[in-house]
Amino acid sequence: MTNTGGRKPDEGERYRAILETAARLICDRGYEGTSMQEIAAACRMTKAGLYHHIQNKEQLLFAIMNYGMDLFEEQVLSRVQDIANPVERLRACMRHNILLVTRGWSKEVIIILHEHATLTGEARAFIDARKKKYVDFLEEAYGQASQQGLIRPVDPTVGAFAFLGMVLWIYKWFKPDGRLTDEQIADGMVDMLFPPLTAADTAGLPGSAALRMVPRTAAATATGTDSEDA
Amino acid sequence: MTNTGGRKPDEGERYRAILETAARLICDRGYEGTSMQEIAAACRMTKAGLYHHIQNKEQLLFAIMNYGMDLFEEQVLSRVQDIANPVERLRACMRHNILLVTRGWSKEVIIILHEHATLTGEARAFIDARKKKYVDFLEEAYGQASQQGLIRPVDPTVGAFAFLGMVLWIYKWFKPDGRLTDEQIADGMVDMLFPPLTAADTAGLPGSAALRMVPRTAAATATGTDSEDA
DNA sequence: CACGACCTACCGACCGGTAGGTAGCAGTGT
DNA sequence: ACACTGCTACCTACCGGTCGGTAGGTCGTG
Repeated sequence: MTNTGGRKPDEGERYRAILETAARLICDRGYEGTSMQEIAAACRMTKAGLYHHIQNKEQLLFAIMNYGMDLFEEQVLSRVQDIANPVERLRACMRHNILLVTRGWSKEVIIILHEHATLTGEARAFIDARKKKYVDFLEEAYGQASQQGLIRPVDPTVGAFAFLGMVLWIYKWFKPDGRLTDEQIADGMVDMLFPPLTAADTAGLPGSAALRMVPRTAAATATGTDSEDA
Repeated sequence: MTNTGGRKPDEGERYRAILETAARLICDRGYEGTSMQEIAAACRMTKAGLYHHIQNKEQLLFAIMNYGMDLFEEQVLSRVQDIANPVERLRACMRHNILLVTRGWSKEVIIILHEHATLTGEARAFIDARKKKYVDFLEEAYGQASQQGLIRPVDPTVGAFAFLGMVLWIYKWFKPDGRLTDEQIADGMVDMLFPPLTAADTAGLPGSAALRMVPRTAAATATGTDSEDA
């Protein structure tokens, strides 16, 4: 969406094909473990031919990650950010994000998750800033949900990173031919973090809605953030 | 504990110092991004000197990971596995595991988390089997806790990997000088997944204990596992 | 004939790994 | 007392191969 790869805007399809091919390889073998030779060959080119399209290896990774962030924002964030109810927003967001990870459509997203410390300098800062926007989005939803008594109160930063951990860790263990489908995982995790309100809750029976709102024994005021990454 | 590095058992301290030095570097720069030259230099040796102690680069990584699993089992598993109450077991386990990740004592553990797909063949299978023991441990605790009505019922595999995701993802974002301490994070996450029983619960008031036990709308029977990794 | 797309051929540096030598030390036979 | 042996713990010097990257040429198309 944003086209932050730093290239001429209309070079278009061929360039994106290179990004996707490179992403496939880097996702399999890791960034350092993938040579430009291999990437070029997978693009049916020589190394010099590949370098006609890109500046260097690190900029290639940067472009892949930006492309991945574009895909994420298009397929997750943009589809849920207008949901008014903060808990429904979080539920939908979790579902979309889990499916983005489990279905292998975007190797670029997996690379963002795995190579979280590979980029350096400005490129690293730029990607981290795009990630932080997602963390901020989650923190705000958690803050609203806590405040409105829709979930058991939790520090928004802890909530956001707990959410992210559950969802994003999936890339490390999920196998599409396993016994659990991605929908089952999504259902289960949504239900763990955001259980539906029962009839008792909506009717306001004693000890029901209040149950999930019991203040923590201590440190309920911790609102700091160590965020930077996601 | 297990000494599975494949070396003579009494070589001892020097060898472990090499593992720790190598782990520090690999944790910082990644496995593929760290050269044997650099590792040797950090050990105040030449490369050939280093190769006197190890067989090759991959076996070095394997030994580091086994050492990390030893440390994990010693500092987490062994301290909680005898707790009778499954929820208390999970709570304590989560706390210990979070602190193992946040305090930088064992770079070996971080390497296990990050380089989850670097090893191949038998070495990979061996480490994966050690990880799977932990997943099994968590699944059993989740199964017991669900069955005894101590937590909202959840598929044990989903529960285990949700637990692991929250806990292990921390290595990607936690900074010790951030505004949240590791204890605050541990408290918050334990409270999210395993909220304490209230007085209302123990007294058996209507709509209280039952609240967290509402059966899921569907798919409550999914018990498969895609597990392999942690 | 200008230009983008791609090539061959090459660069210096570095990769993981090894052959073969040496310095120091414990044990031992005389 | 001392030479000799065997061993560990390293070293220097080097291997073939690959790394990221580039200079400069070719060729089809507008």
